[in-house]
Amino acid sequence: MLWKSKIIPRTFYDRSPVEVTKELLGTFLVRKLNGQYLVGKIIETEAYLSEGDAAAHGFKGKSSRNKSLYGEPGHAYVHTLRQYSLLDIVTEKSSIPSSVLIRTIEPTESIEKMKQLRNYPKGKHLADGPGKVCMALGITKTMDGIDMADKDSILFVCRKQEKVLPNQIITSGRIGISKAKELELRFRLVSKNKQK
DNA sequence: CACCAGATCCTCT
DNA sequence: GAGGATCTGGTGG
Repeated sequence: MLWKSKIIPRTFYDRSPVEVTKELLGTFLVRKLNGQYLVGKIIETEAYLSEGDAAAHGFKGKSSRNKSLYGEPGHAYVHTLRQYSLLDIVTEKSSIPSSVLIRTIEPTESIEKMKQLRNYPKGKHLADGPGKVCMALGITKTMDGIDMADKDSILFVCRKQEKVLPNQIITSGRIGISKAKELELRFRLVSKNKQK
């Protein structure tokens, strides 16, 4: 697969977080690790807004932890929760702290490598959580701030292979937060034959 | 400097 | 579905 030729450009991310969050469903997250491509289809995402969203990391302003959230769209915002890393992609223009959290991917390439990186004996639940996504792809906090819209990046997103229809997307409140639970900013892709 | 909350994960019932 | 493991930045004394 020629992943590099299908990379999603910065203009895609330079829009409202909700648009980007929905449209990322069905695209492919690609991690280049030691010359090997680890790939998974993005099937669950959450939006975090720059305004009126108490759960967003930019809600209380800039700090050393969230500084990359204020960078250019298409850059990675990798932060940690307890012992785990979580991956966001920055949206909107520079200095506006909004992003998309990648919650779940469906592994499609280099699955054995992902199992190894996960260090979890059972093969299931490989990348169905934001911390698991980062473990499966070897994403660490040292990658915070890298440009995911650059063709030479070790982490980027590629265009979808099939069109996603509106009725394939389930919307709900976000997971694992205590504030702003009422906002419907979680989006999940369901397969065509399992539409709800 | 101590405390504590937090966008989680895993192993049980 | 609940509880414990476990880490770091932000906040306040």
